[in-house]
Amino acid sequence: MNQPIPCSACPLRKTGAFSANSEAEIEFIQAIKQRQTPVRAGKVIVREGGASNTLYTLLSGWAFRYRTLSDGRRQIFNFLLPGDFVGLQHQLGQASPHGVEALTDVSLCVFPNERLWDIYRTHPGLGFDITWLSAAEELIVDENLLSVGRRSAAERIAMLLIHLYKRAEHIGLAGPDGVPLPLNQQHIADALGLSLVHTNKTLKRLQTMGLYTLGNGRLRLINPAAMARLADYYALPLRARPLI
Amino acid sequence: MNQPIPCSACPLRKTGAFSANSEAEIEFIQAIKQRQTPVRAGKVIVREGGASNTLYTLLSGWAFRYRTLSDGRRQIFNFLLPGDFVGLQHQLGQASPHGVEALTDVSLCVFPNERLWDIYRTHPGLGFDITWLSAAEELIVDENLLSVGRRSAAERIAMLLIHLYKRAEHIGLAGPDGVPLPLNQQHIADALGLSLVHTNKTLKRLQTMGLYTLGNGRLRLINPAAMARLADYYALPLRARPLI
DNA sequence: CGACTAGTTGAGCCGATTCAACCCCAGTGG
DNA sequence: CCACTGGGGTTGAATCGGCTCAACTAGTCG
Repeated sequence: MNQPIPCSACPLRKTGAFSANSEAEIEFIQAIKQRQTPVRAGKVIVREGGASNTLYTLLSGWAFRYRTLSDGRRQIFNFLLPGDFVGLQHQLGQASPHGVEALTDVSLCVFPNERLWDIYRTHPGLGFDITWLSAAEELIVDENLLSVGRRSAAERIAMLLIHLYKRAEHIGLAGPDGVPLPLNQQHIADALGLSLVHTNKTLKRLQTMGLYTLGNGRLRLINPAAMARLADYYALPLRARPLI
Repeated sequence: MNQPIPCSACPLRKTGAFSANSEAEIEFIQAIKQRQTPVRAGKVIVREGGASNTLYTLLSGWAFRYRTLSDGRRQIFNFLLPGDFVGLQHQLGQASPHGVEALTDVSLCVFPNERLWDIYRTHPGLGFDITWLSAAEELIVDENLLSVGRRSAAERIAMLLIHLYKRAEHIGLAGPDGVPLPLNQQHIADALGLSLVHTNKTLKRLQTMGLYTLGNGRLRLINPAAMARLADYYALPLRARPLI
């Protein structure tokens, strides 16, 4: 996925998970797309507190957004899957308020932020789409905040796994043996506000209860109904989302 | 604040906290403003899970966004101050994923959501502003998630109080005896993912340590430097924000 | 004057944390 | 070819921050 892909042939659009755009819009996206960059798993995409003058769409792979306190405690805000858009927050100040790191090898479409305004001016429909994406991402963060603030460790884990499963499934990543899940236990702990040890024990316990299997980077839900009950999960219908 | 106020004479614009708009833009906002509604303290503005086909700008007063689990546990996502814009998430589905409740008596500017698209189409600058507001709100939620996930009770409280102080101050609410703070301890507990009892004890402890005073609905920071150190607070520069 | 809301305080408990080992396995380099 | 290393995962023990339960006070409203 390192060869530049023309937007008109974007593999994401073929999944059916994304809403259609006019040819003119796709051409315009192509025109402002500065380049396409690969990033290795584990590498930083946006440095926490650093200057960033670019917007990204995740073309392939997984990443996450996070912030660390000065003594090293880290909180992961959300995980980014193909089609997700990053970088709006960088516009609000000179320094990026969070870091972004690649979870797997990743490929990014890069847009210079000077063009952001052009998008609104010349293609208001795309501007509308960007707002939509921003609101959708906030919804995910809200959901995480609810988990971390009010759910028990077991409930949080059930919630996170269901949620990531649904998202991965939506963009066509589900196979007969579940979906890929490139997180290690430290990532899960940092996303859920738990310690590594407790995450491990809870993860294990739920697994032996027969709720899911998790291994070799794959997640498979064995008893999704029980998980949903545990997490008090109520599905937001996943509609076709915009893609920039 | 119950008499309809023309947007051109909006009292918020006079505070200097908001970025300027062209006359045409303000006229347009006026044109799509359906009405202005007062809501009493404690009343629900948007019902959790209910249908909502309106967008709001908070003209005066305080409110908060929240969600409750089916057994009653509640998480407050963030607090809304004058100038804040609510309702984008309602656009993503038929049901509102969160509730909004008035903390004080409140006055709201109401915009029908069918007009949202018109904003982008006819005034891309305003569309851009809405995205800005959405991104700014997500930043606040991120910050709360960091607190709830990784800060201790005392650190969370310090963080919340500094943050609300700054926001209130920015829109001109600060007086010689601090800023108004219309939250009770239950609100603070629900925003921080703590129990009421523990919130009370921690709040008390920090107060006797001389960090702040909190009473009669007013917050005054006595030792902001110590609070900032405790919370590992790093100020996002508050720039002029858009106002719809 | 009761009834209700908001805040306060103590006691005991429990979920989650910290500390500390230990295992497994994939590199990697001598 | 094997010893060494380091990342991820697993497990037990002890501790503690925050929770629940419960009672009590101070105001406020009808």
